[in-house]
Amino acid sequence: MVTIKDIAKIAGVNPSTVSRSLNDYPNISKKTKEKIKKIAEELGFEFNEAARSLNKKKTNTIGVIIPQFFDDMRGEIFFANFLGKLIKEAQLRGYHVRIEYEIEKNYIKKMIQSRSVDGLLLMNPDISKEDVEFILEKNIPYIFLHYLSENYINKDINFVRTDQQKGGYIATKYLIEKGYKDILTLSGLSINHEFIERTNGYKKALKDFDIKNEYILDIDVTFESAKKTIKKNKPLLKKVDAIFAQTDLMALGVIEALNELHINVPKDLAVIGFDNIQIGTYFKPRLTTIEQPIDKLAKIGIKKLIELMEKSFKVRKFIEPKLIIRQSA
Amino acid sequence: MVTIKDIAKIAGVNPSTVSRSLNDYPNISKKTKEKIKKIAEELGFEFNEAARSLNKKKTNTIGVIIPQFFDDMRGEIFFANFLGKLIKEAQLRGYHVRIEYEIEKNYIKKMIQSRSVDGLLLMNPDISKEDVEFILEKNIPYIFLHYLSENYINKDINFVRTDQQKGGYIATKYLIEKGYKDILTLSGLSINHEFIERTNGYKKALKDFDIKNEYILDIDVTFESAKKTIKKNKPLLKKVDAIFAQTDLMALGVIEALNELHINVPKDLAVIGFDNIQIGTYFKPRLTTIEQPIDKLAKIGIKKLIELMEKSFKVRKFIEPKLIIRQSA
DNA sequence: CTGAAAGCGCTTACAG
DNA sequence: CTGAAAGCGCTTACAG
Repeated sequence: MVTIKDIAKIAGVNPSTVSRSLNDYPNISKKTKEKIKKIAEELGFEFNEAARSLNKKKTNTIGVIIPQFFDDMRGEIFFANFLGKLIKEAQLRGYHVRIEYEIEKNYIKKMIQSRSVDGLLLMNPDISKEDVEFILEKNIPYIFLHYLSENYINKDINFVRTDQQKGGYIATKYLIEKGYKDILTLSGLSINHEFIERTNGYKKALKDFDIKNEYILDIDVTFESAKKTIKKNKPLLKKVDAIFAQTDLMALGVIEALNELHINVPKDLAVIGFDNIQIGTYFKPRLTTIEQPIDKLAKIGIKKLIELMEKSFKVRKFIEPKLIIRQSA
Repeated sequence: MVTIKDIAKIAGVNPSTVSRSLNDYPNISKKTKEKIKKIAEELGFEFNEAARSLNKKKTNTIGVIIPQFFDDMRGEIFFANFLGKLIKEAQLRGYHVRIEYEIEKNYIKKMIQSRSVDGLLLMNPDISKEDVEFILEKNIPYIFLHYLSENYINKDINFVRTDQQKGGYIATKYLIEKGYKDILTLSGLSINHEFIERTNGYKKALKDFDIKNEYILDIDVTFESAKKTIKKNKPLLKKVDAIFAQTDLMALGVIEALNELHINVPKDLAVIGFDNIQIGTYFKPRLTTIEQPIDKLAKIGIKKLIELMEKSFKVRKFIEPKLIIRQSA
């Protein structure tokens, strides 16, 4: 592989001059600069990244910690696009992205100690307290992206995430304004803090519109669980005129159950989901839902982290979810 | 950050001894080795990756080139899981994965010249000829994973991919053995070579079972396009008793069209897809389909590449697709 | 504007 | 079994 030294030899200058030329330092004569650039071009020279990192103590790499479940069905749909956007956004800004699971204890610590990343995007709700403390102590630039462990909700922690409460609010408000008065919400309160927030949004909307009847079911946030719940609760269905399922997959389960019970959506019962996953586009009736703005999350996450790496400050940023109206409600 | 030198000072030995101890070289006394390891442990020492890479000319990083369209809807579903598996598999083997788009011309060349990866997993069908030649010339370990550009189908090129023809064969054979005789296949012959292969499998099955009637439609491989095609071709539907849609998304489009035409699946017309995407699990009727064994592709892709990086040889590996029987056929 | 030297944090051939 | 030295390929403070 060609090095700076090779170029220096050919150009008859010192390696430091080559370095300065190729890095566009100001006080190098135009002539030598051009000569050197031309030689570099011809030889297909690229800086050796390891050498640069070692010297500059900067890797131009962002570590992204993803949750274990990305591997199996649960997270798949939502994450796919997300990672794609992260990678592209980082690349456009001249950074690489190192996506990894925390496969063993202290993995994050090791990433930091081995200087393999300049900053961290934490996309796992289950980062250990120890790891977080280590990150803070070592003053490593980091952002909790999309997820934020419950333990840190009210702490002084950097994050970029969807305003879940707002999402719950928007969904519920939309139903109320369409005239629905008895709205059941299917949540997963015990699973993750974001469901508590969505439910808070639901409650707030009811309150703002002076609706007293609250129907909250705390279940597993899966297609099957939602389907089963609906099929088992026929009496409840009589009282209710709309359902806010707090994930799209649950909404699809609800719709399938209602179909099987010959309850028409949206005529007899409206259904709204949350996430705007692609499936919702193909399922009939097309799913009305709340979109988590993956695009913005990725873009702002990367942008803020890079800013943090350049100069440090706090970042506490909520991204607004968006209502997508289709057929189901 | 703590370095080998720090440890050496504390232990009262030469840095080279520290290096050898921590790397478990054989001829170091047990006593010093243990002493040094203990100090390293206490200080939370990790090797500086850049320094190691520079010295060893090895980054422990696998470059993964993904297609542009991963960013938008098309590839999303299939790829999600795939990347997750790749990352995990690589990590388990002590490698990192650098996932990148080829955002500019010569990007792959640059990755190579800057020594940022030890090997390449090419998951983009559109890698330029120039890039491929460069990879071959520089003797960089590489594998075409999942995709293989048409230009290289019969060339001496490393790949790990699904046996698409076999997939087409299995799907068609399944239908034939269930008693269907007039099988329409929806393909995308002009889009990608894999559709030609699937169609070849279809033809081969027909031939093996002595069926003369071939129905092949070459369309866009999307939900909408498949749906439209079915709705427009009512006469054809009269002649046909089963449909082999060469992607699941197309199969779902077909089913929706048939529903709207009040044609029951599978009673009036059987439908089989290809890919085994998650949606098929939720759509009614649950989709019978051919699975692309993502798991195996990822596992074998990583494994073979690592082997290639250690000692070079050829890899030409087909992975067998798998029939998933559900309700639609 | 350019050169010579030291250094980033490791590894390893050589010597003892 | 261990040390001293050179080197991986860059960058940059210092000097002129």
